Amino acid sequence: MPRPRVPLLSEDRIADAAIELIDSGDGFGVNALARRLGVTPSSLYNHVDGKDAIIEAVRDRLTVRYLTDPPDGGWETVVVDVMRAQRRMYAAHPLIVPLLVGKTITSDRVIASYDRVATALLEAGFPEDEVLTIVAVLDGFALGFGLDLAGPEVVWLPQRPTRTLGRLVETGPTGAARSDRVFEVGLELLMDSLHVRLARVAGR
Amino acid sequence: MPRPRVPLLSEDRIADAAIELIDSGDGFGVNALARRLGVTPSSLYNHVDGKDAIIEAVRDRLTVRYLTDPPDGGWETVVVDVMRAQRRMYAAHPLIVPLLVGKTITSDRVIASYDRVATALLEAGFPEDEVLTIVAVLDGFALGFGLDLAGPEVVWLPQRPTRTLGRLVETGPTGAARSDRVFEVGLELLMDSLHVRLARVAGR
DNA sequence: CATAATAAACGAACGCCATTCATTTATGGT
DNA sequence: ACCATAAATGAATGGCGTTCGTTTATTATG
Repeated sequence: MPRPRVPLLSEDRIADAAIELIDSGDGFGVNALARRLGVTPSSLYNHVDGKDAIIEAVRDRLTVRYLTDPPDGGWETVVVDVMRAQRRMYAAHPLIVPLLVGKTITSDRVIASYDRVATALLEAGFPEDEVLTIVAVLDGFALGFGLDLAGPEVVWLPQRPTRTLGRLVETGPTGAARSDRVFEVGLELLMDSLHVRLARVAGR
Repeated sequence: MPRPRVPLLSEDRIADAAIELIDSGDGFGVNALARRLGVTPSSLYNHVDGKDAIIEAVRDRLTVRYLTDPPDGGWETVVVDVMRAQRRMYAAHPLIVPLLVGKTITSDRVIASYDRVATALLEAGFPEDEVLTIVAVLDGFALGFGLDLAGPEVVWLPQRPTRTLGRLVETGPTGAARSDRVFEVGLELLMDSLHVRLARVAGR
């Protein structure tokens, strides 16, 4: 096929198709993505830098989709707002989470959302050399609980009888709603501890 | 090479070499592992079921190495003990963490350690249909913060100027000690919330 | 309007990966 | 002495992400 009159591909179209492919549960791959777009794999490289760049584009696209406008209010509002947005995103597209693990974040708009949090924390009075750590912790928290949503159907597969776990695994549901509730609890706890930490620092 | 007088391989030897390979930072793969063992890749399949099984063997080996004997004391001691053991393991072998993400746990001894926690929670009075969720949350917490240790050198790579984040990334250290401290804080918070939750359930 | 430059598709090929299978050979048991 | 088995090998497979040269339509330039 020669160059088409109107381009078949664009970075956005690729990212959107990638999100669909990931959500479909058939596994993410460049070749499968190209097939889904009705195009050969090599064509993608005219628009995008490779697999990792596609994943980063997906991160960007989804972040924009789920991130709300900067809210009024104190640093707590900012932090909680970003955390909830991230949570909603992970909950709606759980299979994306494992793909994001360990990948450097470069997307400007995603960076901006972290920057928003970092700035809020800094202006709130958290010490300069602690802010980044706190941001990392918040991120680790979100990612860890996001992975809980993305986990395999069977997380524990006992080969021998157990005292408790085996029975619970068989009977227990894996409802996302329950997971959400505990996320909220965890977030509340984290925020409480940050308050304490800030009071201690600001107090001296 | 024919069958050797004394076997070159065994599941344990493979797992140990895998740990070395992972820790080396050169990336984990079956071929590289075989090379390190002075053997062809196909030879491994006489002892082990494949890549995932090797990772599971690594998980087993490391868990045994870092898990302490069941401590005396209440459920808090049990939970904290297992969490700290896991943390020590992840801290000593950070590059293993991404490999464990999303993989079903089958190793008996690893299952047993989760079973220990589940049983302790159940006997403490947590409702039957909540225990598994709590275990999952604890696991997610450990994994999320473990990934923090394994993350790339550069987590955030701003392409354009930022208000705060860029400067912090450039100046801030990524010390593991700091990460450990925050892990302890997070763990404490989690335990506190579990106390509250238990009191609420037991109270009515 | 002709021509040059660019953009966007393709197909072929590469190197790497995990895995399978038939084959060879040494070992241990009867 | 024989035979099933264990444990290595080498060759082959299919999938992966990626690169490169080629083709052709579109767009910009003189």
